[in-house]
Amino acid sequence: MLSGKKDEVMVLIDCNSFYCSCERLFQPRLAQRPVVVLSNNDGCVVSRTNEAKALGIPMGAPYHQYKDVIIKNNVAVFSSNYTMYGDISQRVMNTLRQFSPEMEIYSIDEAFLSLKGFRNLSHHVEQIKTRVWRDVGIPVSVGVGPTKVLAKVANKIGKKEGRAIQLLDSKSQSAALKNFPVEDLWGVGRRSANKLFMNNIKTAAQLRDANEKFIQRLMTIQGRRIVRELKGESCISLELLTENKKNIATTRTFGRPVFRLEDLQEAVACHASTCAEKLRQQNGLARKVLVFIHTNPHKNTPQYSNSGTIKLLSGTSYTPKLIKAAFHVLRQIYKPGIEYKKCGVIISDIRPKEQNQLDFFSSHDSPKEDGFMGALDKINRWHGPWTAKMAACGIHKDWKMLSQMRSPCRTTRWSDLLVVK
DNA sequence: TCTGGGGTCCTAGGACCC
DNA sequence: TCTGGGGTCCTAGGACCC
Repeated sequence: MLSGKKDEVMVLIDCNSFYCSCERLFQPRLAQRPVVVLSNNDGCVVSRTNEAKALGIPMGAPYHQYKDVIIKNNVAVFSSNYTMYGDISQRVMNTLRQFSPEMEIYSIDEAFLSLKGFRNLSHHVEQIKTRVWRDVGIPVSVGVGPTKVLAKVANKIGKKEGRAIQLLDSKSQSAALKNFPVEDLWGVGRRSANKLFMNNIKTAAQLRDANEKFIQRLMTIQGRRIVRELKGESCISLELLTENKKNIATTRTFGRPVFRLEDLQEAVACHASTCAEKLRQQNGLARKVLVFIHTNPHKNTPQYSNSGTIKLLSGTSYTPKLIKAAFHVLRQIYKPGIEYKKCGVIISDIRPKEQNQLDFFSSHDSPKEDGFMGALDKINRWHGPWTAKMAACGIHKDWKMLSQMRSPCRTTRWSDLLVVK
Protein backbone atom coordinates (compact mmCIF):
# COMPACT_ATOMS: atom_id res chain seq x y z
CA MET A 1 0.00 0.00 0.00
CA LEU A 2 2.84 2.34 0.75
CA SER A 3 5.89 0.68 -0.71
CA GLY A 4 7.65 3.30 -2.76
CA LYS A 5 10.18 3.36 -5.57
CA LYS A 6 13.04 5.80 -5.50
CA ASP A 7 14.36 6.32 -9.01
CA GLU A 8 11.25 7.18 -11.01
CA VAL A 9 11.12 10.05 -13.47
CA MET A 10 7.54 11.18 -13.81
CA VAL A 11 6.59 13.80 -16.35
CA LEU A 12 3.22 15.48 -16.21
CA ILE A 13 2.01 17.13 -19.39
CA ASP A 14 -1.17 19.15 -19.36
CA CYS A 15 -2.78 21.26 -22.02
CA ASN A 16 -3.14 24.95 -21.22
CA SER A 17 -6.77 26.11 -21.04
CA PHE A 18 -7.57 23.01 -23.04
CA TYR A 19 -11.14 23.63 -24.23
CA CYS A 20 -10.32 27.26 -25.09
CA SER A 21 -7.19 26.20 -26.94
CA CYS A 22 -9.28 23.76 -28.99
CA GLU A 23 -11.64 26.56 -30.00
CA ARG A 24 -8.70 28.79 -30.92
CA LEU A 25 -7.32 26.05 -33.12
CA PHE A 26 -10.06 26.66 -35.68
CA GLN A 27 -10.29 30.41 -35.17
CA PRO A 28 -6.71 31.68 -35.02
CA ARG A 29 -7.92 35.27 -34.88
CA LEU A 30 -8.96 34.56 -31.30
CA ALA A 31 -5.29 34.16 -30.36
CA GLN A 32 -5.07 37.50 -28.59
CA ARG A 33 -8.67 37.68 -27.43
CA PRO A 34 -9.89 36.36 -24.07
CA VAL A 35 -11.86 33.12 -24.54
CA VAL A 36 -14.13 31.14 -22.20
CA VAL A 37 -15.93 27.82 -22.65
CA LEU A 38 -19.16 27.08 -20.78
CA SER A 39 -20.37 23.90 -19.12
CA ASN A 40 -23.36 21.97 -20.39
CA ASN A 41 -26.54 23.99 -20.50
CA ASP A 42 -24.34 27.10 -20.83
CA GLY A 43 -24.28 27.25 -17.04
CA CYS A 44 -20.77 27.89 -15.74
CA VAL A 45 -17.38 28.88 -17.08
CA VAL A 46 -15.26 25.71 -17.19
CA SER A 47 -12.27 26.82 -19.22
CA ARG A 48 -10.57 30.22 -19.43
CA THR A 49 -7.56 31.56 -21.27
CA ASN A 50 -5.02 33.63 -19.34
CA GLU A 51 -6.60 36.80 -20.73
CA ALA A 52 -9.97 35.74 -19.32
CA LYS A 53 -8.41 34.82 -15.97
CA ALA A 54 -6.85 38.29 -15.85
CA LEU A 55 -10.33 39.80 -16.13
CA GLY A 56 -11.19 38.14 -12.82
CA ILE A 57 -13.54 35.48 -14.19
CA PRO A 58 -13.18 32.58 -11.75
CA MET A 59 -13.31 28.88 -12.59
CA GLY A 60 -16.87 27.59 -12.29
CA ALA A 61 -18.36 31.08 -12.36
CA PRO A 62 -22.06 31.22 -13.31
CA TYR A 63 -22.16 32.64 -16.81
CA HIS A 64 -25.08 34.98 -16.21
CA GLN A 65 -23.24 36.65 -13.31
CA TYR A 66 -20.30 37.57 -15.53
CA LYS A 67 -22.15 38.46 -18.70
CA ASP A 68 -21.41 42.18 -18.26
CA VAL A 69 -17.66 41.67 -17.86
CA ILE A 70 -17.68 39.30 -20.80
CA ILE A 71 -19.48 41.65 -23.16
CA LYS A 72 -17.53 44.71 -22.04
CA ASN A 73 -14.18 43.03 -22.69
CA ASN A 74 -15.15 41.37 -25.94
CA VAL A 75 -14.62 37.86 -24.55
CA ALA A 76 -15.31 35.08 -27.03
CA VAL A 77 -17.81 32.62 -25.49
CA PHE A 78 -18.40 29.01 -26.53
CA SER A 79 -20.74 26.24 -25.41
CA SER A 80 -18.76 23.09 -24.78
CA ASN A 81 -18.22 20.77 -27.71
CA TYR A 82 -17.02 17.53 -26.16
CA THR A 83 -16.94 15.65 -29.44
CA MET A 84 -14.34 18.05 -30.73
CA TYR A 85 -12.32 18.20 -27.51
CA GLY A 86 -12.26 14.40 -27.35
CA ASP A 87 -10.90 14.19 -30.87
CA ILE A 88 -8.19 16.82 -30.30
CA SER A 89 -7.30 15.09 -27.04
CA GLN A 90 -6.63 11.85 -28.92
CA ARG A 91 -4.27 13.65 -31.26
CA VAL A 92 -2.37 15.14 -28.33
CA MET A 93 -2.11 11.71 -26.66
CA ASN A 94 -0.92 10.08 -29.87
CA THR A 95 1.89 12.61 -30.09
CA LEU A 96 2.86 12.10 -26.45
CA ARG A 97 2.89 8.34 -26.83
CA GLN A 98 5.85 8.67 -29.18
CA PHE A 99 8.02 9.85 -26.30
CA SER A 100 7.73 6.84 -24.02
CA PRO A 101 6.05 3.44 -23.95
CA GLU A 102 5.05 4.09 -20.37
CA MET A 103 2.20 6.53 -20.43
CA GLU A 104 -0.95 7.10 -18.42
CA ILE A 105 -3.78 9.16 -19.85
CA TYR A 106 -4.97 10.85 -16.71
CA SER A 107 -7.76 13.03 -18.07
CA ILE A 108 -8.93 14.58 -21.31
CA ASP A 109 -6.10 17.12 -21.12
CA GLU A 110 -3.42 15.48 -18.96
CA ALA A 111 -1.00 12.61 -19.20
CA PHE A 112 1.87 11.19 -17.16
CA LEU A 113 4.92 9.80 -18.92
CA SER A 114 7.74 7.86 -17.33
CA LEU A 115 11.12 8.92 -18.70
CA LYS A 116 13.07 6.73 -16.31
CA GLY A 117 16.56 6.01 -17.56
CA PHE A 118 16.41 8.55 -20.38
CA ARG A 119 19.61 10.39 -21.05
CA ASN A 120 19.49 14.02 -22.03
CA LEU A 121 16.25 14.47 -20.13
CA SER A 122 16.02 18.24 -20.53
CA HIS A 123 16.16 17.92 -24.28
CA HIS A 124 13.30 15.39 -24.34
CA VAL A 125 11.19 17.53 -22.06
CA GLU A 126 11.62 20.55 -24.31
CA GLN A 127 10.81 18.42 -27.33
CA ILE A 128 7.46 17.38 -25.83
CA LYS A 129 6.23 20.96 -25.83
CA THR A 130 7.57 21.72 -29.26
CA ARG A 131 6.17 18.61 -30.88
CA VAL A 132 2.62 18.88 -29.50
CA TRP A 133 2.52 22.48 -30.60
CA ARG A 134 3.87 21.65 -34.05
CA ASP A 135 1.78 18.51 -34.69
CA VAL A 136 -1.52 19.41 -33.03
CA GLY A 137 -1.39 23.13 -32.31
CA ILE A 138 -2.20 22.91 -28.59
CA PRO A 139 0.06 24.62 -26.00
CA VAL A 140 1.10 22.38 -23.09
CA SER A 141 2.91 22.73 -19.77
CA VAL A 142 5.39 20.16 -18.54
CA GLY A 143 6.61 19.29 -15.03
CA VAL A 144 9.15 16.68 -13.96
CA GLY A 145 9.63 14.95 -10.60
CA PRO A 146 10.43 11.58 -9.05
CA THR A 147 6.76 11.11 -8.10
CA LYS A 148 3.41 12.11 -9.49
CA VAL A 149 2.76 14.59 -6.69
CA LEU A 150 6.10 16.32 -7.30
CA ALA A 151 5.55 16.31 -11.06
CA LYS A 152 2.25 18.06 -10.40
CA VAL A 153 4.00 20.65 -8.24
CA ALA A 154 6.64 21.20 -10.92
CA ASN A 155 3.96 21.57 -13.56
CA LYS A 156 2.05 24.15 -11.55
CA ILE A 157 5.13 26.25 -10.85
CA GLY A 158 6.31 25.90 -14.43
CA LYS A 159 2.97 27.09 -15.76
CA LYS A 160 3.37 30.35 -13.84
CA GLU A 161 6.96 30.83 -14.94
CA GLY A 162 6.33 29.70 -18.50
CA ARG A 163 9.02 27.01 -18.57
CA ALA A 164 9.46 23.34 -17.77
CA ILE A 165 10.57 22.75 -14.17
CA GLN A 166 12.44 19.70 -12.91
CA LEU A 167 12.31 18.72 -9.25
CA LEU A 168 14.55 15.69 -9.28
CA ASP A 169 17.04 16.59 -6.53
CA SER A 170 16.20 17.31 -2.91
CA LYS A 171 17.61 20.82 -3.08
CA SER A 172 15.25 21.99 -5.82
CA GLN A 173 12.39 20.12 -4.14
CA SER A 174 12.89 21.88 -0.84
CA ALA A 175 13.10 25.26 -2.50
CA ALA A 176 9.88 24.63 -4.39
CA LEU A 177 7.90 23.11 -1.52
CA LYS A 178 8.86 25.83 0.95
CA ASN A 179 6.65 28.37 -0.81
CA PHE A 180 4.04 26.00 -2.21
CA PRO A 181 0.63 26.40 -0.53
CA VAL A 182 -0.50 23.07 0.90
CA GLU A 183 -4.02 23.56 -0.47
CA ASP A 184 -2.65 23.63 -4.02
CA LEU A 185 -1.26 20.11 -3.76
CA TRP A 186 -2.76 17.33 -5.84
CA GLY A 187 -5.00 15.31 -3.52
CA VAL A 188 -5.48 18.03 -0.90
CA GLY A 189 -8.98 19.43 -1.22
CA ARG A 190 -10.74 22.12 0.76
CA ARG A 191 -11.68 19.84 3.65
CA SER A 192 -8.22 18.44 4.19
CA ALA A 193 -6.62 21.85 3.72
CA ASN A 194 -8.74 23.22 6.58
CA LYS A 195 -7.74 20.36 8.86
CA LEU A 196 -4.09 20.99 7.99
CA PHE A 197 -4.40 24.73 8.64
CA MET A 198 -5.82 24.02 12.07
CA ASN A 199 -2.68 22.04 12.79
CA ASN A 200 -0.47 24.81 11.52
CA ILE A 201 0.52 23.06 8.33
CA LYS A 202 0.40 25.65 5.58
CA THR A 203 3.08 24.75 3.07
CA ALA A 204 3.89 21.61 1.14
CA ALA A 205 7.27 21.47 2.94
CA GLN A 206 5.51 21.44 6.32
CA LEU A 207 3.28 18.57 5.18
CA ARG A 208 6.30 16.63 3.91
CA ASP A 209 7.96 16.97 7.33
CA ALA A 210 4.87 16.15 9.37
CA ASN A 211 4.39 12.91 11.30
CA GLU A 212 3.06 10.29 8.88
CA LYS A 213 0.77 8.50 11.31
CA PHE A 214 -0.72 11.78 12.39
CA ILE A 215 -1.44 12.74 8.76
CA GLN A 216 -3.00 9.34 8.13
CA ARG A 217 -5.43 9.89 11.01
CA LEU A 218 -6.26 13.32 9.62
CA MET A 219 -6.59 12.45 5.92
CA THR A 220 -6.71 8.62 5.62
CA ILE A 221 -4.08 6.55 3.86
CA GLN A 222 -4.24 8.88 0.85
CA GLY A 223 -2.79 11.70 2.93
CA ARG A 224 0.06 9.50 4.02
CA ARG A 225 0.80 8.65 0.40
CA ILE A 226 1.04 12.34 -0.41
CA VAL A 227 3.60 12.79 2.39
CA ARG A 228 5.71 9.94 1.02
CA GLU A 229 5.44 11.28 -2.49
CA LEU A 230 6.59 14.71 -1.34
CA LYS A 231 9.66 13.00 0.10
CA GLY A 232 10.42 11.63 -3.34
CA GLU A 233 9.16 8.11 -2.77
CA SER A 234 6.82 7.04 -5.56
CA CYS A 235 3.67 5.48 -4.04
CA ILE A 236 1.15 6.33 -6.74
CA SER A 237 2.18 4.32 -9.76
CA LEU A 238 1.43 4.85 -13.44
CA GLU A 239 -1.76 3.20 -14.64
CA LEU A 240 -0.59 1.94 -17.98
CA LEU A 241 -3.79 0.19 -19.00
CA THR A 242 -7.10 1.99 -19.26
CA GLU A 243 -9.32 0.03 -16.93
CA ASN A 244 -12.96 -0.50 -17.69
CA LYS A 245 -15.36 1.77 -15.83
CA LYS A 246 -16.92 0.55 -12.61
CA ASN A 247 -19.77 3.04 -12.84
CA ILE A 248 -21.27 4.72 -15.86
CA ALA A 249 -23.33 7.87 -15.41
CA THR A 250 -25.36 10.06 -17.72
CA THR A 251 -26.95 13.09 -16.08
CA ARG A 252 -28.17 16.41 -17.43
CA THR A 253 -29.75 19.65 -16.36
CA PHE A 254 -32.93 20.52 -18.23
CA GLY A 255 -33.08 23.51 -20.56
CA ARG A 256 -36.48 24.42 -19.10
CA PRO A 257 -38.44 23.48 -15.96
CA VAL A 258 -39.99 20.00 -16.12
CA PHE A 259 -43.08 18.91 -14.18
CA ARG A 260 -44.56 15.90 -15.97
CA LEU A 261 -43.68 12.27 -15.48
CA GLU A 262 -43.76 11.73 -19.25
CA ASP A 263 -41.02 14.30 -19.82
CA LEU A 264 -38.88 12.81 -17.07
CA GLN A 265 -39.40 9.40 -18.65
CA GLU A 266 -38.14 10.63 -21.99
CA ALA A 267 -35.03 12.08 -20.39
CA VAL A 268 -34.42 8.98 -18.27
CA ALA A 269 -34.88 6.75 -21.33
CA CYS A 270 -32.28 8.80 -23.22
CA HIS A 271 -29.81 8.71 -20.33
CA ALA A 272 -30.29 4.97 -19.85
CA SER A 273 -29.69 4.48 -23.59
CA THR A 274 -26.46 6.46 -23.43
CA CYS A 275 -25.27 4.48 -20.41
CA ALA A 276 -26.07 1.23 -22.19
CA GLU A 277 -24.12 2.27 -25.26
CA LYS A 278 -21.05 3.20 -23.19
CA LEU A 279 -21.42 -0.11 -21.37
CA ARG A 280 -21.46 -2.10 -24.62
CA GLN A 281 -18.37 -0.24 -25.80
CA GLN A 282 -16.41 -1.72 -22.93
CA ASN A 283 -18.06 -5.12 -23.36
CA GLY A 284 -19.64 -5.05 -19.93
CA LEU A 285 -22.86 -6.02 -18.25
CA ALA A 286 -24.44 -4.04 -15.41
CA ARG A 287 -26.59 -5.29 -12.57
CA LYS A 288 -27.58 -2.09 -10.82
CA VAL A 289 -29.51 0.89 -12.07
CA LEU A 290 -29.82 4.12 -10.11
CA VAL A 291 -32.10 7.00 -11.07
CA PHE A 292 -32.16 10.40 -9.41
CA ILE A 293 -34.28 13.52 -9.88
CA HIS A 294 -34.07 16.89 -8.21
CA THR A 295 -35.27 20.48 -8.26
CA ASN A 296 -33.16 23.60 -8.78
CA PRO A 297 -31.39 24.31 -5.47
CA HIS A 298 -30.68 27.90 -6.55
CA LYS A 299 -34.33 28.69 -7.09
CA ASN A 300 -36.79 29.73 -4.44
CA THR A 301 -39.30 26.96 -5.11
CA PRO A 302 -40.31 23.88 -3.07
CA GLN A 303 -37.26 21.62 -3.03
CA TYR A 304 -37.35 17.89 -3.60
CA SER A 305 -34.67 15.38 -4.42
CA ASN A 306 -34.72 11.63 -4.42
CA SER A 307 -33.05 8.60 -5.90
CA GLY A 308 -33.58 4.89 -6.02
CA THR A 309 -31.69 1.80 -7.08
CA ILE A 310 -32.85 -1.47 -8.55
CA LYS A 311 -30.82 -4.64 -8.62
CA LEU A 312 -31.28 -6.83 -11.68
CA LEU A 313 -31.30 -10.62 -11.49
CA SER A 314 -28.51 -10.83 -14.03
CA GLY A 315 -26.19 -8.43 -15.79
CA THR A 316 -27.37 -6.82 -18.99
CA SER A 317 -26.37 -4.29 -21.62
CA TYR A 318 -29.66 -4.50 -23.49
CA THR A 319 -31.06 -0.99 -23.70
CA PRO A 320 -34.77 -1.90 -23.34
CA LYS A 321 -34.07 -3.85 -20.14
CA LEU A 322 -32.15 -0.95 -18.65
CA ILE A 323 -34.84 1.54 -19.63
CA LYS A 324 -37.50 -0.66 -18.08
CA ALA A 325 -35.55 -0.90 -14.84
CA ALA A 326 -34.96 2.86 -14.81
CA PHE A 327 -38.68 3.55 -15.35
CA HIS A 328 -39.51 1.28 -12.45
CA VAL A 329 -37.30 3.35 -10.15
CA LEU A 330 -38.52 6.64 -11.60
CA ARG A 331 -42.16 5.81 -10.88
CA GLN A 332 -41.24 5.12 -7.27
CA ILE A 333 -39.46 8.42 -6.68
CA TYR A 334 -41.56 10.75 -8.84
CA LYS A 335 -43.76 13.26 -7.02
CA PRO A 336 -46.24 15.32 -9.08
CA GLY A 337 -46.47 19.09 -8.87
CA ILE A 338 -42.73 19.58 -8.48
CA GLU A 339 -40.55 21.72 -10.74
CA TYR A 340 -37.67 19.44 -11.70
CA LYS A 341 -34.32 20.72 -12.93
CA LYS A 342 -32.15 17.67 -13.38
CA CYS A 343 -32.23 13.91 -13.63
CA GLY A 344 -29.70 11.18 -14.20
CA VAL A 345 -29.08 7.47 -14.60
CA ILE A 346 -26.09 5.66 -13.10
CA ILE A 347 -25.41 2.00 -13.80
CA SER A 348 -23.01 0.00 -11.65
CA ASP A 349 -22.03 -3.48 -10.50
CA ILE A 350 -20.40 -3.83 -13.90
CA ARG A 351 -18.47 -6.90 -14.96
CA PRO A 352 -17.03 -8.17 -18.20
CA LYS A 353 -19.41 -10.04 -20.45
CA GLU A 354 -17.26 -13.19 -20.59
CA GLN A 355 -17.41 -13.49 -16.85
CA ASN A 356 -21.20 -13.47 -16.80
CA GLN A 357 -21.41 -16.25 -19.33
CA LEU A 358 -19.53 -18.58 -17.01
CA ASP A 359 -22.46 -18.32 -14.65
CA PHE A 360 -24.73 -21.11 -15.79
CA PHE A 361 -27.85 -20.09 -13.93
CA SER A 362 -28.25 -16.43 -14.78
CA SER A 363 -30.29 -15.47 -17.80
CA HIS A 364 -28.14 -13.68 -20.34
CA ASP A 365 -29.06 -11.26 -23.04
CA SER A 366 -30.09 -13.45 -25.94
CA PRO A 367 -28.09 -13.53 -29.20
CA LYS A 368 -31.05 -11.82 -30.81
CA GLU A 369 -30.87 -8.96 -28.32
CA ASP A 370 -27.12 -8.69 -28.78
CA GLY A 371 -27.54 -8.56 -32.53
CA PHE A 372 -30.16 -5.85 -32.23
CA MET A 373 -27.90 -3.70 -30.07
CA GLY A 374 -24.95 -4.31 -32.36
CA ALA A 375 -26.95 -3.04 -35.31
CA LEU A 376 -28.19 -0.03 -33.36
CA ASP A 377 -24.67 0.97 -32.33
CA LYS A 378 -23.41 0.57 -35.86
CA ILE A 379 -26.09 2.81 -37.31
CA ASN A 380 -25.41 5.51 -34.75
CA ARG A 381 -21.65 5.31 -35.27
CA TRP A 382 -22.07 5.81 -38.98
CA HIS A 383 -24.88 8.28 -39.14
CA GLY A 384 -24.45 10.15 -35.86
CA PRO A 385 -25.82 9.76 -32.33
CA TRP A 386 -29.59 9.25 -31.95
CA THR A 387 -30.13 8.36 -35.60
CA ALA A 388 -31.77 5.17 -34.32
CA LYS A 389 -33.22 5.01 -30.83
CA MET A 390 -35.90 3.52 -28.61
CA ALA A 391 -39.37 5.04 -28.94
CA ALA A 392 -39.34 5.79 -25.20
CA CYS A 393 -36.68 8.46 -25.82
CA GLY A 394 -39.26 10.64 -27.54
CA ILE A 395 -38.90 13.03 -30.42
CA HIS A 396 -39.47 16.59 -29.27
CA LYS A 397 -37.14 16.68 -26.29
CA ASP A 398 -37.78 20.33 -25.52
CA TRP A 399 -36.39 19.65 -22.04
CA LYS A 400 -32.99 19.27 -23.66
CA MET A 401 -30.08 21.31 -22.41
CA LEU A 402 -29.12 24.58 -24.02
CA SER A 403 -25.98 24.92 -26.10
CA GLN A 404 -26.48 28.11 -27.95
CA MET A 405 -22.88 28.91 -28.76
CA ARG A 406 -21.49 25.59 -29.83
CA SER A 407 -18.80 25.56 -32.47
CA PRO A 408 -19.02 23.13 -35.40
CA CYS A 409 -17.47 19.63 -35.19
CA ARG A 410 -14.67 20.39 -37.62
CA THR A 411 -12.84 17.13 -37.21
CA THR A 412 -15.59 14.56 -36.66
CA ARG A 413 -18.51 15.53 -38.90
CA TRP A 414 -18.29 15.72 -42.68
CA SER A 415 -20.81 18.51 -42.97
CA ASP A 416 -18.79 20.65 -40.55
CA LEU A 417 -15.50 20.39 -42.40
CA LEU A 418 -13.76 23.71 -42.78
CA VAL A 419 -13.73 25.06 -46.34
CA VAL A 420 -10.54 26.76 -47.47
CA LYS A 421 -10.90 29.37 -50.18
C1' DT B 1 -34.30 33.85 -16.78
C1' DC B 2 -29.83 31.99 -16.42
C1' DT B 3 -25.45 28.07 -11.34
C1' DG B 4 -21.99 21.19 -15.21
C1' DG B 5 -20.84 16.31 -15.65
C1' DG B 6 -18.33 12.03 -14.85
C1' DG B 7 -15.38 9.51 -12.33
C1' DT B 8 -12.32 7.02 -8.22
C1' DC B 9 -10.91 5.62 -3.62
C1' DC B 10 -11.48 5.13 1.38
C1' DT B 11 -13.84 4.35 5.74
C1' DA B 12 -17.36 3.44 9.12
C1' DG B 13 -21.04 0.87 10.30
C1' DG B 14 -24.59 -2.58 9.69
C1' DA B 15 -25.91 -7.32 8.47
C1' DC B 16 -24.78 -11.76 8.78
C1' DC B 17 -22.30 -15.96 9.94
C1' DC B 18 -19.82 -19.25 12.88
C1' DT C 1 -32.83 -15.06 30.76
C1' DC C 2 -28.28 -14.27 30.30
C1' DT C 3 -23.71 -14.27 27.64
C1' DG C 4 -18.35 -13.54 23.42
C1' DG C 5 -15.54 -12.64 19.78
C1' DG C 6 -14.00 -12.66 15.22
C1' DG C 7 -14.55 -12.51 10.48
C1' DT C 8 -16.57 -11.10 5.79
C1' DC C 9 -19.38 -8.60 2.76
C1' DC C 10 -22.00 -4.73 1.40
C1' DT C 11 -23.39 0.03 1.30
C1' DA C 12 -23.71 4.95 2.01
C1' DG C 13 -21.38 8.93 2.40
C1' DG C 14 -17.25 11.75 2.33
C1' DA C 15 -13.45 13.57 -0.13
C1' DC C 16 -11.06 14.34 -4.07
C1' DC C 17 -9.94 14.82 -9.11
C1' DC C 18 -10.51 17.07 -13.93
